[in-house]
Amino acid sequence: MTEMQTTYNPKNFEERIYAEWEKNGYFRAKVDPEKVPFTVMMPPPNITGQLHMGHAMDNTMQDTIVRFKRMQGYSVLWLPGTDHASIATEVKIVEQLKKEGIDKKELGREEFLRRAWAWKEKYGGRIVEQLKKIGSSCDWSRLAFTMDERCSNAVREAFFTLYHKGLIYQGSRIINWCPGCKTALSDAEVEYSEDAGFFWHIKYPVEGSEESVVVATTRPETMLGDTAVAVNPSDPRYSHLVGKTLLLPLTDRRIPVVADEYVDKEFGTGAVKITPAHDPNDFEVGLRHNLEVIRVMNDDGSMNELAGAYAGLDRYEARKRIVADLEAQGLLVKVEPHTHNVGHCYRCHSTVEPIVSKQWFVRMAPLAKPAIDAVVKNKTKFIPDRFAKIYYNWLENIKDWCISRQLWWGHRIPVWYCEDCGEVICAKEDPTVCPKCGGAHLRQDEDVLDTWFSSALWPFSTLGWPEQTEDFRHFYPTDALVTGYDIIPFWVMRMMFSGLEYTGKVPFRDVLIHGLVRDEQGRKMSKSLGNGIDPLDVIDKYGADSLRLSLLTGVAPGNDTRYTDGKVEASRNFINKVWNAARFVVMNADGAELPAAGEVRLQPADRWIISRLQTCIREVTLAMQKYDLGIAADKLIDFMWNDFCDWYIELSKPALYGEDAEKKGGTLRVLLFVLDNALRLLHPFIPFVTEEIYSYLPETSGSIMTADYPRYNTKLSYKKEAKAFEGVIDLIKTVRAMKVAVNCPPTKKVKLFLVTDAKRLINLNKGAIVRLAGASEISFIESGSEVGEKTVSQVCEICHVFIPLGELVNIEEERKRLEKELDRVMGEIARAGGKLANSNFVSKAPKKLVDDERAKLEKFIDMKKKIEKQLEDL
RNA sequence: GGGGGCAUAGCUCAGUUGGUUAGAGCGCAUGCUUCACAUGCAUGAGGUCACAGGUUCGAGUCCUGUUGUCCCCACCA
Repeated sequence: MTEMQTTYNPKNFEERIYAEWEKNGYFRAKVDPEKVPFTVMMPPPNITGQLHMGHAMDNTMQDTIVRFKRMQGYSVLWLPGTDHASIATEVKIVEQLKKEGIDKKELGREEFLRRAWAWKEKYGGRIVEQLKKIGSSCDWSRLAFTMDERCSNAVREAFFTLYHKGLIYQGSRIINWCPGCKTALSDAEVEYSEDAGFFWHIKYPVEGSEESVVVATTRPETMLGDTAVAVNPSDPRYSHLVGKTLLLPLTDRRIPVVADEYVDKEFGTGAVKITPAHDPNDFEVGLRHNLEVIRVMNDDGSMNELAGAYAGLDRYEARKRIVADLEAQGLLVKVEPHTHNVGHCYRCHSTVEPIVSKQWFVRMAPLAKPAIDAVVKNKTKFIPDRFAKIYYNWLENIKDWCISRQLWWGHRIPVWYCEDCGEVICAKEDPTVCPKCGGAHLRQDEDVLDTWFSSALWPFSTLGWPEQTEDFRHFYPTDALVTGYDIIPFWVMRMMFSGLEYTGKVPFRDVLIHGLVRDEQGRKMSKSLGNGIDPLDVIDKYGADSLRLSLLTGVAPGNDTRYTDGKVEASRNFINKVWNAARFVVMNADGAELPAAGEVRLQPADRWIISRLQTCIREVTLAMQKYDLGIAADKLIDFMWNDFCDWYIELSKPALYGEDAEKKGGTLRVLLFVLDNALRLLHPFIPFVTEEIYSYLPETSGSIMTADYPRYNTKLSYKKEAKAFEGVIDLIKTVRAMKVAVNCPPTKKVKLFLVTDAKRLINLNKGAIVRLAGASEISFIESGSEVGEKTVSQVCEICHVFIPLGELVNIEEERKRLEKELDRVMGEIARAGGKLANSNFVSKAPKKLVDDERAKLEKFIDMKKKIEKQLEDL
């Protein structure tokens, strides 16, 4: 076996280890009826891009959970995959084509799709490689893609089912239209931002009168589609005009004045132009008053033939011309600057136009209800649970879901129209003839489905549903979904109602929500800001384990976190510490004779570290079960660094370097035992380095991935002994602090004189005290005066320490130190005394608390006496 | 307009169901090249837990209000 290097260097082993894991099939899930399944579906990254920090965190969390469960003996399935990301990918490919000077339409649907699949091969594959780099232990043999055969079957089945239940319908409604992508968008796909604009006040003359009504609008070009002006029914300014007719400027149309509660008297002029084809509110008003719907815009955002003289102009050019023409005719009353919320496409950022259009919709009300109930009844739990409120908020206010997209890349809508008899056919298998008239002239709907329609089926489509496959029966419903709060409305919610609707079960039991990874200044990482940090660069510099750990420490579920190099460095330093601790143990164990585990006579320090280990196992396991990964990591780091490295390894040195072979063997046995357990506890967080170190340990074989997760063992908790040993640690710390206080170099050995009842405990640990406190000898005395020279002294838990320091003693500094200590102790006495003087505390608080408080008070009173005596002696 | 988050050390953040003297990392100060590790060791300074009330024997933690700040949704044409 090669020797371990002095510093941790992840480049030496991360790649090799991942390949070994994969080769040995450790990631592959097995349907094992003997075992309890634990299933996690990876949120499929879009094939448009590459892994960013958010993916790194999301997948690290999943991997950590999944490795933990695997070691605990569950039959684990972590199923990976990628998303075709209909609109996002199509935008990318159109961009690419544009660079080549090719128009999508000219290329044709078939050739376009060929290119899209090529794109998928290239970028989908790259994402897989990136996921491997961070150590993801997912089952690549079950890798899924939202447009593969499995998922496509599921999409057909789902659409078919909803269609025949009447939950999918086609209708002409106001939808969000993206003139850039030339497709409809769902409400969730529109992002709003405060944009500067203008408020144009326009005069509409009243027919047969000198009077006119002034309306205010932010989008004058839509006036060509106006079919009414609305006023509030209780507005005295306009009541005489209700029912009258207005002459719509720039057109030869006449439109009525209608009264509608929707109009806010206080806002604008109190009169609103109504354009049912281009505004959702106006559409509603139009329905109430039976208004005509006149659409004046084309799909590309230009004006259509109904825009008269403005036909063919782009919407913004038309706006300019219309405003100019109104002004020329004296109909423009005024123009005010006005900032308002404008919707933008979440993919191409074009300004979205509300347009009336014929689209496919999912009726949401009947689906939302069970999805709400399932969370209310705790069948699915959000972690942290405040996200349940956000989920309710969405579902309770949900509108029908527009699922058709005028795109090519995606699941084509499984609906055909018979050109002979007009029949509409929704089928699972592509029909060849019309089932009604037998005609063969069938035309499939041109549109594809919203990309989230297939994502919504992810937890079961990937397992083969609607087939009752072995995987589906064993692994569904899944156990945990790990994802960011930003996609609750897009995805989590839709998986919930889909799972309930199609499988009758919630798709997952727990939803672990995490926040965003932000940059050092707390800003969102984004392409436009150029502040994104590539996880692969970080891995290259520090290793995957360091990145993983840095993304999980100090993070609470659901909270955003900032990425800083400092955090990664801190993690790297910790891992280096683990590396060197292991190196120390391995070097000492090399060639040494180890006693059988049962034959070791444990020393007090051994019992202490084993006890600490048990506490650590218990706390870490509990935290892991609650998905408190940050807490689990903190506890592990604390145990490993402070308890194991700083204390136990130092405590072990007298035995290791001493003459007593039995003690030495026993100590080595304990070192190995604790290290082995610690590595297994750490493995889910830092899988590579723990695997590498594991291979150096004597007596281990195979992969740490297949080792058991440590279990808390009451028999090894040694509570009493551990507590007693804490007294020894306290003594060592006290001596160190005393030396520092009087400027005595830590390397200078001092004589210790102790007044104590714990002689046995101290004698048992003499070697450790001598070494760690820097003592030359230890003597027991009955009182400080026995030392016979000037001393500094200090009371600690198990004794009263006197150190003769001769010339080194600075009386003034020592007095200051003692006075400060006295202050502190007096404060404690006041606090504890006050508490105990409160009869309510004594009678109502738990007895143990009261007893503890009494004991403390006594201890502090004793300390106070001793300090006062010392001050006198000075 | 509706909903939610956050406010704790100089900075970034933890703080489980209310219960010792409120923690960590980084930074800072002082001292250490002791044979695992300077990516280290030891010791230390640094906090009216935003503010005001309330519940409780006891509040960083629960309740109400205030201020500041961030996010999501809706949206006045």
